[in-house]
Amino acid sequence: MVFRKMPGRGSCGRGRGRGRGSGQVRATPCATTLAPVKRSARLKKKQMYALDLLATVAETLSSDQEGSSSGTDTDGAVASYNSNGTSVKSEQFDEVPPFNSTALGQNCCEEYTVSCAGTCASLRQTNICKMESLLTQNVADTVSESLTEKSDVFVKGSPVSCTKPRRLDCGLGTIPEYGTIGVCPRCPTRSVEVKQEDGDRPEVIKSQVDGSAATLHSSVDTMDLDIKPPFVISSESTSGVHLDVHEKGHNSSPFCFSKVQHAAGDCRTRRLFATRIRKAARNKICGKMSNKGSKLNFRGKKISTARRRVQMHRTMLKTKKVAEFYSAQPSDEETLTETSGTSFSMGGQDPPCASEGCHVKFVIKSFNIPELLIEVPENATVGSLKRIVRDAVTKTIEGSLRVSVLLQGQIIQDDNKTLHQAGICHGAKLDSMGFTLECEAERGSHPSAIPPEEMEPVGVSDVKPLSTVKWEEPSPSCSLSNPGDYPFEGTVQDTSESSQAIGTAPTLNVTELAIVPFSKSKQRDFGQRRKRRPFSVAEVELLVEAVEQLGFGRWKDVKFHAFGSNNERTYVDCKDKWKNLVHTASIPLQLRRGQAIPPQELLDRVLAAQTYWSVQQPKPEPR
DNA sequence: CTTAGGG
DNA sequence: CCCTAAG
Repeated sequence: MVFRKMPGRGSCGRGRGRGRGSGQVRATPCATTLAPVKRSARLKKKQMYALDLLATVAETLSSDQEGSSSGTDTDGAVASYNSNGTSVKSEQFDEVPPFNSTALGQNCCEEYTVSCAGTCASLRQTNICKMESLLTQNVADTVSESLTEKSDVFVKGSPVSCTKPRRLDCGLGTIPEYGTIGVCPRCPTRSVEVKQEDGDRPEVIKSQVDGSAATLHSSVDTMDLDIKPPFVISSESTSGVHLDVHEKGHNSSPFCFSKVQHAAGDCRTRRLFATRIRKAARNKICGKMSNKGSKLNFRGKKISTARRRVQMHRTMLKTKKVAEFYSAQPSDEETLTETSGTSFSMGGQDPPCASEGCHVKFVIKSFNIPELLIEVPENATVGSLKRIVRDAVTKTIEGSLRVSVLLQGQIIQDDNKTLHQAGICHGAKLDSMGFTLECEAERGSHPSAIPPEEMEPVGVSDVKPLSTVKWEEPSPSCSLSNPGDYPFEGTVQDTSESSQAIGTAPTLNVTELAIVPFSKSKQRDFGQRRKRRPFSVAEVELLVEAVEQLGFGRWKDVKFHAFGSNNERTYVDCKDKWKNLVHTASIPLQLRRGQAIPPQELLDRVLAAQTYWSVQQPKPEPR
């Protein structure tokens, strides 16, 4: 699967996060990437759910179609377009590039695969190949080179123009590589964008041409949220860089996104390395970027307001935030200056308009969707997969999307207020403004949805809700009779209607989205916090017993002794629990909050064991 | 694998 | 209790 980055929005893959570089805000989106705020990797991962999952689907599906361009589907849902504007097959972005992978870095609108390396949700491989480190290194290098090359473009000359008049094949022919933003002209995708335009009807929501594609891209954007400046580019460039996607119709990237070519590698290998590659690449990029005087040659600039606001919003909206917006300059003609990249004050220009005549323009900067589980038979076409994904995403979004408007950290509750009354008006400082889009239908959209905690069969742990989309095969020739052929073997529950519909629906269809827990703890890979499951008294007892026998310190053994290997308790859990038990036991009864879940007798044993093993060999050798 | 420490 | 960095 390919995610053409939205270069105009400064996507830089995963090269963000811990970087130190302070970005040039204007028109150097990638260069801006790194702000000095440390972010939780967890958060990052969360933002990639949709992306990863979709990638996984594509990867699974196309694993045996690799190397062949489908060339048939141009609906653009997940389609990518090569430099000639022709449709190419979806590529999984957890592709492992070959060892001799080359960062082309020359072609606009090319796939940017490596940094999007996704973890296969059905990762089956557990053995580690020796090549891994080499490969990882290679990939990381490649990504870095790509970025470096890009940086070569945008650090030269003006922020927009490139001193190297390279030409880019961008769909509708060659275009000077500078002065363009956004998507490939041929690509029927747009970023999710909501704006109010001057002169237009207010609240005209211009949705993307292709919902899912937009979502995908937006997901990508989300990943890069922090590293990007607002989508504001100086229009000094004669090339007519313009903020407004819709006005221009076509936008292409001011930057050249590199494609890391991949050989028809072993799918298993890809899956195997996906996670590590991604991680390594990210780390490597971050590392490189974060250094002073890095290759990317960042120009020092303070963290943008956009980023600060984003951070604030992240803090405010820890969960379920699926979209962020930012406000943009209201005037279309207005040259977006550098300061406009750092300030989001609305309508800074003159006539302080009356509330009636003024419009405020908003642009969704990023968008994320809940994770989707999609089942598609292997003999489905890539095109149909794209449609499935598109429909699923669209449906998910359409399902029940709750939009909240935030201003200075407060959700504006009163829907009847005018924007002006709410303080959102032309000329107002809207730095602290934000939006959230939440999918309300994550649960309960399907009556038969089973909460994960309620379906925890033996051996299945860490289930999590997922929206599930299942393929409905138009022709009976499909091997649907063999569930094992499904790419997602982790699905533990079929939605009944999905199953029944198989083979009966004459057309490709997306079944009702269902919430289906994912089995196997490995499925919880993408940063989803595992469900809190307090230790029961019985478990505490087991733990105490184990520690009494083994002592503390050998938590792996303790864990195994107490809970066996098939329990979701980890030795870290045990360690933590023990720590807490000791602490609990050591404080006076009066200070213990609530009822001491572990009875005092147990706590006494805890203390006894603690003291015993403290005196004893702190960490006794295993026999 | 283990620990420490933040969330 | 969860998660992750660090050793």
